[in-house]
Amino acid sequence: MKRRKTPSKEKILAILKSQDYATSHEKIANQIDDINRATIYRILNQFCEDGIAHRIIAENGKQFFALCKDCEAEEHHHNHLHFQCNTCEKVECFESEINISLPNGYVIENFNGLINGFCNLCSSA
Amino acid sequence: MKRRKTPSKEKILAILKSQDYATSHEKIANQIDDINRATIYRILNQFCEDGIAHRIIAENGKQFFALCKDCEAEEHHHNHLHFQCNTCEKVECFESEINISLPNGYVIENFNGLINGFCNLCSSA
DNA sequence: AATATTGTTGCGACTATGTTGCAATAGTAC
DNA sequence: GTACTATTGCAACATAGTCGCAACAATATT
Repeated sequence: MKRRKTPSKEKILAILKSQDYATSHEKIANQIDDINRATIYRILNQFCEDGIAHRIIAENGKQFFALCKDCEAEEHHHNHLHFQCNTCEKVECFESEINISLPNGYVIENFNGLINGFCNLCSSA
Repeated sequence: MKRRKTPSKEKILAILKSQDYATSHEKIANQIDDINRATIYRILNQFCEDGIAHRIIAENGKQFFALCKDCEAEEHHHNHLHFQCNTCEKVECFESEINISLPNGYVIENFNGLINGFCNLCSSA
C-alpha cells in the first residue's frame, strides 16, 4: 500500500500540528466540515500505522491523537505518560519516559499510560 | 445511598474472585444467564465506586475489572501497571507500583497504565 | 410479623464511537 | 493522456455502555 498525498490528509495533519494537546476525533471533526467521519477515522488510523501520530485511550474509552515527536520511522518512543484533566478534559503528553520492566517471557508492543486528575489551570480554580 | 446485599452482587463478586485476570463485562456475562446486561454494568460500576474493584481500559476502549488488593476503603493503590496480551487477550495486574511525578499544580486522581504485548505463554508459542 | 422505605433489577430504547463494503473519485507512474 | 490503485463519501453496521421507568425486594420501623 503506497500512501498518497491528499488534501484531507494535509488538512488533518495541519490540525494535529496546530494543537498543543492530544486531539479527539470529535475535536478534529469540529474544525472540518467537508471531510467525512469515516475518512477522518481512516486517516487517523493511517497516521498511527505510519508512526506519524500516536493514539491515547482516555478513561472513557475515547481515542485521542497526538503527533509523534522524536520518533524515528522504525523506533518509537511512546513510553511516556499522558495526562487528562477531569475538568477541561484536555489530554497532554508528558515528556519524561518511564521505565518498564517486565517479568520474564513478556514482550512489550505498546504502552498506554494515562493519568487522570486536574491540570495546573483547573486545580487552582 | 446505602448499598444492599443482593444475589446478583454476590454472584458477580464471586466471579471476580475466581478470576486470575481482570475480567471484561463480556466474560462475566458469559458465566451468567440470569442477570441483565444493564445490571451487570451497574454492579461493576458500583464496585468501582466503592473501592471493591478497579477498572482498566484496554487499548480497544473496552473496560476490564479486577478486584482491589491491599486497598483501604479510603486510600487506594492503583498505580500499578496492567498487561494485556495481544494474542490471548488476557489482562493481568502487575504487582509493582510505579512512581508518578507530576509537574507543579497538577493533581492526580487516577492512573490507568496498560502495556500491550505478548505474555510469557504466548510469546514462546 | 406486617408495613413502609428506598435501593435494585429487568426491559427496552437510546447514545456514541468506531468500522466496513461498495461504488465513485482522484493521486501517481508510465 | 492512460492505466493502476489508493482514497473518499455514503450508508449501513457493530458494539459498548447508559438511562428512564415500572416492578421488585432488601432493610428498617413499628
